[in-house]
Amino acid sequence: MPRAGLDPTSVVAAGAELADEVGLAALTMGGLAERVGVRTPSLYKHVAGQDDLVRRIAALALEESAVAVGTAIQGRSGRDALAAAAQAFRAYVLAHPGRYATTVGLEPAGPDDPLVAAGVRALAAFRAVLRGYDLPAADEDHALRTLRSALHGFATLQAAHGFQWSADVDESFTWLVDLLDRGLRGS
Amino acid sequence: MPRAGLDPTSVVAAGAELADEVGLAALTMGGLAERVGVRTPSLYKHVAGQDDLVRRIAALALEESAVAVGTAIQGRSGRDALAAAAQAFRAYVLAHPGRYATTVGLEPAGPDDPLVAAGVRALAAFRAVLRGYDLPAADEDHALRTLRSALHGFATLQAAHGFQWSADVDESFTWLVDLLDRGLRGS
DNA sequence: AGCTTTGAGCTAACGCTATTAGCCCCAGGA
DNA sequence: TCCTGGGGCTAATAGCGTTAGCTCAAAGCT
Repeated sequence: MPRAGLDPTSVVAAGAELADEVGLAALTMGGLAERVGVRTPSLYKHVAGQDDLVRRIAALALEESAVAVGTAIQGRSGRDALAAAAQAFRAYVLAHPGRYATTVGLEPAGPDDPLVAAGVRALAAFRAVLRGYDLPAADEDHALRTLRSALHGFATLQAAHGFQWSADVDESFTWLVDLLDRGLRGS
Repeated sequence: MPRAGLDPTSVVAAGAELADEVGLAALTMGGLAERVGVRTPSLYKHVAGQDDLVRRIAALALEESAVAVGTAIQGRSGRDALAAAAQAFRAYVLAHPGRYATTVGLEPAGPDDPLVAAGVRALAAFRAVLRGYDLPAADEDHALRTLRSALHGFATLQAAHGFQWSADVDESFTWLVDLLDRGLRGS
C-alpha cells in the first residue's frame, strides 16, 4: 500500500470540493475518503473529526470570500463598490454553496480560533464598502449587519432554490443592490 | 401496554417543539419517540420517516409565521405595517429556530404538496405589506424577494449567533427596517 | 549502506442513527 | 360477543462517525 501523500490542507480542500458538489448535508467521511483514495479511518490522521473538518472548510470559505470581495472592490467606491462587492459575494456563494453553508452557525472554539481571524477579514471587506458612504460612526455596525443580512439572505435563498416563481433572479438582485444603495445614501 | 393516543398532528407538533429546543440538526427519531412516550419504530405509523416529519414541520412553520405576520399588520399600512411585519417575523424565527430551519432548502414534492400552499400564504402576508408602498407592478416580485432576503438573512444570522460584536442587535434591526422603508419609498 | 524511528494507512470493532419486518393485543363496529 | 383494523412492540439490518491497535514505508541519522 503506497502512501497517498495527504496532509490537512489537501484533505480540507477535497472536503470543500465535495461539499460543493453534493451539499453540506451529504458530506460524509466515507465519501471524502473515497475521493482522496484512502480508507475512512485514515482521514483521522489529518483532521480531528467531522466537526473539525467542517470548521476548517468554514475558515477556508471565509478567507476565499473575503479575497473575492476585497479584489472586486479595488479601485471602486460608493455605489460601484457596493455593486461589485455584492456580485462577487453572491457569485462566490452560488459557485461554492457547500463551503459557504459551513460558515453559518458555528461558534468559535476559542479566542485564537482561525475562524475568528477569517471572519474578521470577511467583515473588513464589507466595511470597506461602507467607507464610500457618509455614515455616522455610530451607524457603521448597523449598516454592516444590514448589508450582511441582505446579501446573506439573498444568496442562501437562491442557493436553496428558494425563489420559485417567475421573475428574473439577476434582476431581483440588482434591484436589491439599488435599494441598499438608496438606503445607505439617504440615511 | 396502553395506547399512547398519537396521531400525525401531535407527532409533528412534538417534533416541532423538540427541534426548537435542541436544534434541527439534533432532532432525532429516538429523541422524539422518548418525548411522546413511545418506542422509535412506532413513530412510523404516523409519519413516513424523518424526511416526511421535517416537511410537515416546515409546513406548520410556514403556516404559523404567515399567521403571525398577517395578524401583526392588521389595521396598519406603509411603514407601520413594514415594521410590524418585520418584528413579528423575527420574533417568530427567534422563538422557533428549529421549526424555521426546516423551511429553508426543501423542494416541494409535487404540485399539491401542502408545502406550496403554506409557502404561498407566507408570501402573501409580505405581499400585503408592499401594497402600502407605491411600487410599479413590475417591481413587486423584486421587492418581495428583497424584503424576504433581508428579513430571512437577519433572523437566521441572529438565530445562529452570527452577530458577535458589541452593538445592540435590536437597534440594528430597526436600522435595517428603516433602510428598507426608505428604499421602498424612494424607488 | 544499514539502522532507527516516526507516522500514514490499514483492519476490526463499537455505538448511534434511521428504517423495515413481523408479531401482539387493545379498541370500536357488527 | 366476536372480529377486524391498526397502534404499539421486539428484533434485525444497513449506514454513519469514531477508536484501538497493528504494519510497514519513508525519512533521518550514523
